Formats: sequence, C-alpha cells, structure tokens
Amino acid sequence: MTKADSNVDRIYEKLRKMAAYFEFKPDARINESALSTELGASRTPLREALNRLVAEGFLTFQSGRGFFCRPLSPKLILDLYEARVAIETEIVRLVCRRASDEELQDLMEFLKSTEPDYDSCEDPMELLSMDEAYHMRIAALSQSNELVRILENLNDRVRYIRLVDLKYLRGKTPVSTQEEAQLSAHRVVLTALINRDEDKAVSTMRHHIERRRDEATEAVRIAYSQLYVPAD
Amino acid sequence: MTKADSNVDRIYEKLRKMAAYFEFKPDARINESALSTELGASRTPLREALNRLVAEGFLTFQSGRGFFCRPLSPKLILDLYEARVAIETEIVRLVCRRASDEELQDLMEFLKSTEPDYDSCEDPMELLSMDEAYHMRIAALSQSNELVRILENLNDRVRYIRLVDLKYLRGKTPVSTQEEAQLSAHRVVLTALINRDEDKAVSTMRHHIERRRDEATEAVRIAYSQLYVPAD
DNA sequence: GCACTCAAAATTGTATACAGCACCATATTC
DNA sequence: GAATATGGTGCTGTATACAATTTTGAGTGC
Repeated sequence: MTKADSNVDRIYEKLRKMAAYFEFKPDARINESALSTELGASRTPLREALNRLVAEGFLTFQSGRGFFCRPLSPKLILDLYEARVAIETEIVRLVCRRASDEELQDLMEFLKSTEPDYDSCEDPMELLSMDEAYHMRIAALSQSNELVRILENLNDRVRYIRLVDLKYLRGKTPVSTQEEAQLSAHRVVLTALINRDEDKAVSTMRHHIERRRDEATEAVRIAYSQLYVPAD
Repeated sequence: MTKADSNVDRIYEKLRKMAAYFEFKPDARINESALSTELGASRTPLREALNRLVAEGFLTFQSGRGFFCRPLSPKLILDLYEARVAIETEIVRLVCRRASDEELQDLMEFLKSTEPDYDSCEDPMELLSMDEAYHMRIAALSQSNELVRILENLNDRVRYIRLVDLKYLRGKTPVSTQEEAQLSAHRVVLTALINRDEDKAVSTMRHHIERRRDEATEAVRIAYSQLYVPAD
C-alpha cells in the first residue's frame, strides 16, 4: 500500500478545506483535543498539520493559547485581491512571451468547450471551480512554479468570499449577463495573448480581477451574515 | 516557563536561518533525532517547526522518508526572481497611488542618509541587509500586508544566492561602480514615485530586479562550488 | 452590582515510548 | 560477478502521559 498520502497529509487537506470555507469561525479558538477525536487522530499529527496552515495564512497561532482561525475583514480580502492582481498580471506577461501558439490554441479550445457549461451551470461552487481551473491553466503556461504556487494559496484563501460574491452579489444581475461578462474577459485576454498583445492582455486581466476586488467589502459583510446565521 | 516566544518559535527562527543559508545542503535529508539534540529540544516541537518551513518552501517533505532541504537549481532561483518582479512592481504601483508626499520624502531622507554606508561598506551581508531594508520600507508604503508577507518569504528564500551574487559576481566590477548603480536605481525609482510617474517607477524597478535575475544561473553554479568546498 | 481572589478544570507544550517502515550491508543463488 | 533475498539497524509516524499554563467560575468583600 503506497502511503503517498500520510496521515498528516490527509488531516492537512481536510483542515485546509475547513479553514478555506470558514468552518472555523473567524478568530475562533481551535480546540485540539476535540478536533483530533473528530478527525480520528491524535494531537501530534494534528498539530503538525495546524502548523503548516499557520505558515500558509489559514490560521494564526498564539503561544500558550493555541491555534485560531484567521480573521476576516474587508482589508484582508482587499489585500488578497491585490496580491492576485500582482501575480496574475505577471503570469499573463510571461505567458505572452513563453507560451507557444499551439498551447494558446489548445487553451482557446478548452475555453470554447466549457462555454456551454458556464451558460447552463446554476451552482456557484461549480462556476467558481471552472473559473479557477481556467486561471490555473493560464498560470501553468507561465512556466513559473513559484507564481503557480502563490496563486494557488491566494485562491484558496479568497475562495469563500468569491463564492459569496458570486452567490449574493452577482446573483442580482441575470445569470446569462454576468457569466457572459466573465467569459468575455477570459476570451479577450486569450485573444490578446494569441495576438501577442501583452499590454492589452495584462490590463484586461488586471481589470477583470479589480472589478471583483471592489465588491470585497460588501461581500465580507454578507459573508459574516451567512456565517453567523443558522443553517437553512 | 513559556515566554512570549515559545520554544517552537525559537526553533523555527533558528531553522529558518539555517535553511536560508543552506546550512542544510540542497536535497540533503534532515535527521530529526540529531537535529533535536543539537537544538536542545525533543522531536515534537522540532517537527512542528519543520512543518511550518515546508509550507513556506524552505524544506520539502516525503511521507515515510522525512524532511529534506529544498533543492537548489537555476530554474528555482529564476522563479523566485520572477515572483519578486511580480510583487515588487505591483508594490511600486500601489505606493505611487497611496503614499503621501511626506512618506516619500522621509524615504528619500533615509536613502540619502544610508548612501555613505553603501559606499564604505565592505561586507556583502551588510550591504544586502541595507538593500532589503530599503525594499521592505517601500513595500510597507504599499499598505498591503499580503504583498509584504510574500516579499519577505521570497527574500528569505533567495538571500543566499543574492549574497553569492554580490560576493563573487559583482565583486568583479569596482565596488564604487556597482553600489552606485544599485543606489542610482533606488534613487530613480523613488524620484519617479515622488513625481508620481507610475510607469517609470514600475519599469525601473522591474529592470533593477531582472538584471540580477539574469545572473542567477551563474550565481547558482558558484553557490554550489561554495557549499561543497571546505570552509576557508 | 462590581471587582478581586483563588482553586478547579480545561487546555496547551513537550518528552518519551514504541510500532512499523526504509535503508544498508551481508549472504546466497545463479 | 551480478542480481536478488534477508536480517539488522536506524529513522520516522503517532499515541500517550504529564507538566505548565491559561481559563473558568464560585465565592468574598466592598
């Protein structure tokens, strides 16, 4: 049996998801004993996983008091969006210089093939997954593992808010309209890349993300109301 | 007797430095028992610190085989420099929009006051510290904690190579010339910021870092020769 | 009602024990 | 001699125990 996934890894992945979706409430203290029995492991591997998550910015740690969920505030989310802009604009720049015509054409095929899914999809979670998958495919073409790595971390930490945004803010406009705007931004960036128009690709990507960033404050407000409201 | 800094934090800081300067050789396996006695602690807190460093990219981990030092290759260093470009150009962009005239003037004072130190300084380590301090002061003006955080991590991971670069590559040109080039780049960026010339500030910063990036392959070669040569 | 004290309970921090896997050297077979 | 078994050694993975610390809460005085 290939224990490629060790127990710590299993716990880590699980906790990472829980933290990403704020199953720990912002700033809430994490009880190690309770969590360890819940996860069916002892405190030793649990704490190892928790320490990794601290280093990744999902949790905080206070000596003598233990682990806490990261806080949630508009400022923190704004910072994450800004970091995304930094990373994704540079990614687009690198892709424009490094990706082959063929790779870009493949990506265009991928984009076209998923368009029907975007239109038909009603589940915000799935919609977000598709969007992230597309952004990560572009990222891969940058040939920079470090940028990919940072982007993955940022995406995970901002995902819950993006989900709220998608569900409660953009839900106001008709579905067909919002997804089309999204899709069109994707298409515009990719077309610019194919034409090797770096400036256009970069600035389109920048505005694509910044538009969402500007909704962050409102999204955080809604997120709080969701987190502290009894489940339906 | 838990101090404000817990034992794990102490171990963590120590290991972080050791990893930054490749006191663990690239890809070398880390013996937990030996290291724990060396640090005067048991394996439990040691492993917690090691897990944090894995999450930060200083170490790697293989299930069942333990912890290893991160590898060192030109590609990895290039990636780090590229990530630095991404972060620092966005930082400059934000600073240009957000920093007050007063803050920028203060920074100019700081720059001027350290110029004599740059000229007189013979120690590459100190030179690098001053350079990093300056870059971090700019970063702070961006008001983005996330970008600051990412930049700190990147700086720590690339520091050893920058040191080698400074010591063995740029040592070839006369000291006065190289430090002046460095200083002048700093001054050009800052002047552009004061004039609110975003494009100039961003592109100068970009080239300032990219120039070093282009030396990375050679620097890594030298780094290897230094790491595996008996100490002087 | 409010602040303060102090002991009990809960929780974290770390050492240690031990099971099991990985690695290495030696032996064995062809 | 090369390739493959095999046993020993050392290391990692995790549970558990216990000390140290923080938190809680009841009781007391004002």
